[in-house]
Amino acid sequence: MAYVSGFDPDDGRGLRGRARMHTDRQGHPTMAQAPRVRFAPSPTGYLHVGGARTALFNWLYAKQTGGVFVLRIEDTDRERSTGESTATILDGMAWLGLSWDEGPVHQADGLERHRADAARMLADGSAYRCFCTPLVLQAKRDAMKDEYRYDRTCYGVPADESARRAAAGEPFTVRFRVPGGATEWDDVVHGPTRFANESIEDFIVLRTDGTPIYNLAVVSDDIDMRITHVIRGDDHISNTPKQILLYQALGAGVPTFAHLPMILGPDGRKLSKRRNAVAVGDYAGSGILPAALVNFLALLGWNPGDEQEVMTLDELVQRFSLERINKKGAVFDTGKLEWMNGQHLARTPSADLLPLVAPLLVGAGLLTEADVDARRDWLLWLLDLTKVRARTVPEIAEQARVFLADPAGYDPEVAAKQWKDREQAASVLDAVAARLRTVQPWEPAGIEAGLREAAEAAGLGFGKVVHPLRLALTGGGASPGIDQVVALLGREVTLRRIEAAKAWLAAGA
RNA sequence: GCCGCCAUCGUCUAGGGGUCUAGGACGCCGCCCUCUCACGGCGGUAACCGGGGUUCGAAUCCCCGUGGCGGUACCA
Repeated sequence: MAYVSGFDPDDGRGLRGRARMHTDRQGHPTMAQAPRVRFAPSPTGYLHVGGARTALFNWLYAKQTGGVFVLRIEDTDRERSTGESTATILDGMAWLGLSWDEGPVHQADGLERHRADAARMLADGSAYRCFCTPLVLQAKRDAMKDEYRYDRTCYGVPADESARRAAAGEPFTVRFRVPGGATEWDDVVHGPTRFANESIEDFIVLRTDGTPIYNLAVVSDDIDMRITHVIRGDDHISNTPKQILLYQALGAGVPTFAHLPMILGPDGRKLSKRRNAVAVGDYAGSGILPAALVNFLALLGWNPGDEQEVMTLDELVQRFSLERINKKGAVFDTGKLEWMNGQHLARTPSADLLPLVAPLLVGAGLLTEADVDARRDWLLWLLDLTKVRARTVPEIAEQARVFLADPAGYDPEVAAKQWKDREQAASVLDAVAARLRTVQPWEPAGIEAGLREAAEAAGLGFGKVVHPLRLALTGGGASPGIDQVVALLGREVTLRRIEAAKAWLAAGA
């Protein structure tokens, strides 16, 4: 074991501050190793986008460095934790493509270790039993108002008395005895950060019922899992000094901390379930691609340093760096997310999109399960045309509708313009139909050529033919190129729809 | 209240003392491409929170103020 030059094992300063040097539980320095990071959600709801972004950054860092990504479920609050919620979170992770290397481990399973750690601190004096009841504490709080901080009454209880009372069955919590001085660390995103210890009260680490409080559980687990980098939301900044104190009391090396900026709602306030769509599942359900959400989330608080914005997961892994994370909270802009999704949609192979779109089409009664297989190539072609014009998966399905079912009617505004002169419109459609009956082979180029010939023969500009035809075929004024539409629809359907349009025009409705 | 974090176009952001008359992206508005829509291309709109310093020079460094956010639990 070679010490880093300049590191004096007898000089405690060497372990303070940046805490780059890791030690095992016995305090022996260990060689620099592959990073171990973790995502530690509490299972009290679903996976929200803030958590997803935290998970993503941890995952990206692990992937990029060849490190290990551990998933830990923080279920020490047994009242609020549910298995259902855990399942939802796991689903969300899987959907995003964020696989974990270890876990999920349940924090509640570490109960014995948490207690043992508290006992160790009790034994060596870095913690003490507190016999103050909630009632007493509340009274003190009320009396001192904003000035309140635990007054260390029970720190004054002699060790033998403390042990005697505990043995006699008197309920107690375990409080950490906060030392004097200051606690600091060099945050990867915030830089040097320092808290005066006197601003921290002697916080409880073990409840009356012997279960650990968050800060103890986290530190105990992170030590146990040999976590090297704690990457989490910056709402944890003020927990960090407490946790560092715990690491030190437990004789463990302090990991590197990186605190990520919060994700805010459009009102600039913290994202809220009440006001905003925050569950990852909401986005899955509304036709957002995981790749797009991941890409978008990655750009909230981080950027690659150049102007590329649309990136695949692999590219993100390649380019990610903790150093380029910024400090300012970021507003979650759904408009940009949708744009991002459109970009990813357009780049996704249609074969990959089909499984997402087909169920919507089947669900709408436009297709049978059997059709999905039988007309696969045709459907892929359809997706090629629609995916570049859509921003969400349901939008693709919407646009596909008119290729699977005859138009339910004709857009009045478009009709007023393109079929203004009904007689002429009918005759144009007639000419087009006549020409299309003989086009051979039935493919876009030949079809377009045919339409141009028809237009020329009628002495009309191409547009004068295309627009009335588009309306007849799709019922509206916007669609993929007419050559594609006609080709995709097929001769039979095209001619049928033209006849239907002519009938509508003749009816003079 | 106390402790801490943060502060560039409406939004995401670039920017590490001069190259900033502040760059890119979303949105919006024009134009081009064109059979429409979308894509794409081109152009426009729009920002350094305020005040003091430091400096020959500050978006960049320091201080104060203001604002936003987080913590201050036998929640996580």
